[in-house]
Amino acid sequence: MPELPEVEITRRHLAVALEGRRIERVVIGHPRTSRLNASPEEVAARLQARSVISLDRHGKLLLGNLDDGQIVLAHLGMSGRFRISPPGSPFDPHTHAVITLDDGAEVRFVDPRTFGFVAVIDGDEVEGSPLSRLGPDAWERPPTVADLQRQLAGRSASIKALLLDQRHIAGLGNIYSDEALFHARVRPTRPAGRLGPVPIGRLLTAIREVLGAAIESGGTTLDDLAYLLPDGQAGDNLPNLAVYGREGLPCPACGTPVSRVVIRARSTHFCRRCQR
DNA sequence: AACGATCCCTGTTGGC
DNA sequence: TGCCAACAGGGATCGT
Repeated sequence: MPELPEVEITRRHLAVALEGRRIERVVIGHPRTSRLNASPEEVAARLQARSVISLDRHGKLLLGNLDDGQIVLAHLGMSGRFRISPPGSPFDPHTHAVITLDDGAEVRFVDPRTFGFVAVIDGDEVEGSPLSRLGPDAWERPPTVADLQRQLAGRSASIKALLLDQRHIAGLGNIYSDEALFHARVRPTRPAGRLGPVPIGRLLTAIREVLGAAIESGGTTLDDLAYLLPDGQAGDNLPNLAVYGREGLPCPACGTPVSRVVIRARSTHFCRRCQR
């Protein structure tokens, strides 16, 4: 599942291919791939002949700044990936968008489960867009302990549920939420409002460490779901995972079998001994 | 308002 | 061996 580290790696690769280039042609081949009330044809038309000035990221959203002030929003969903391909090379199955650049390179969007999307907004339309619903970026602008404690005050929902809520911190998904909670030694089921400044501080530190290590190693490629870097390589972060996907396997810290519960319809992995 | 359930989607997996 | 239900999850939406 692409989360902040995978999107950041994707951004770095795509920035090299896209920044300063002119978009010659865009084809979006799946109706679900264009969003925000725009048809595939409308999105394609708005991108045509525009130049990409820079490529940013906020949480799991990729943000392409165009020369006319428009912003391209791209979300990988749970199975989306971008691939930079030479023209004429065979298409991967589930290729739903192709962006042809003025140097001939093709940026292709592959997304079997179609939870991802590509959309365009005007620079002054940020209000009301998915971008406006995101809290501070978990990597670039993490909240302070005081900020986060204020956000969580009085909340009865579990800390895991609120970590997944992009309005508080943007960028964590199921994998890195579980990993951060493990390293912070906080049980994911704990009501968020009952966490004091000390565990919240440990959580913020753990988020930095977990995201940093994942970015450093090129992101997490699970065996089944093929998140791949835009050059087709796999990420190397899987061995760094302590609890995610490891139900019944020994906790790397104490050897206790890793537990699994379901929170907000998401698998949640933790060590019942290390995380109290 | 806060919170949990449900839905979207399809490749993979496990049970019978 | 073959079939099919269950499972995976980011985020929108809906009911309580």
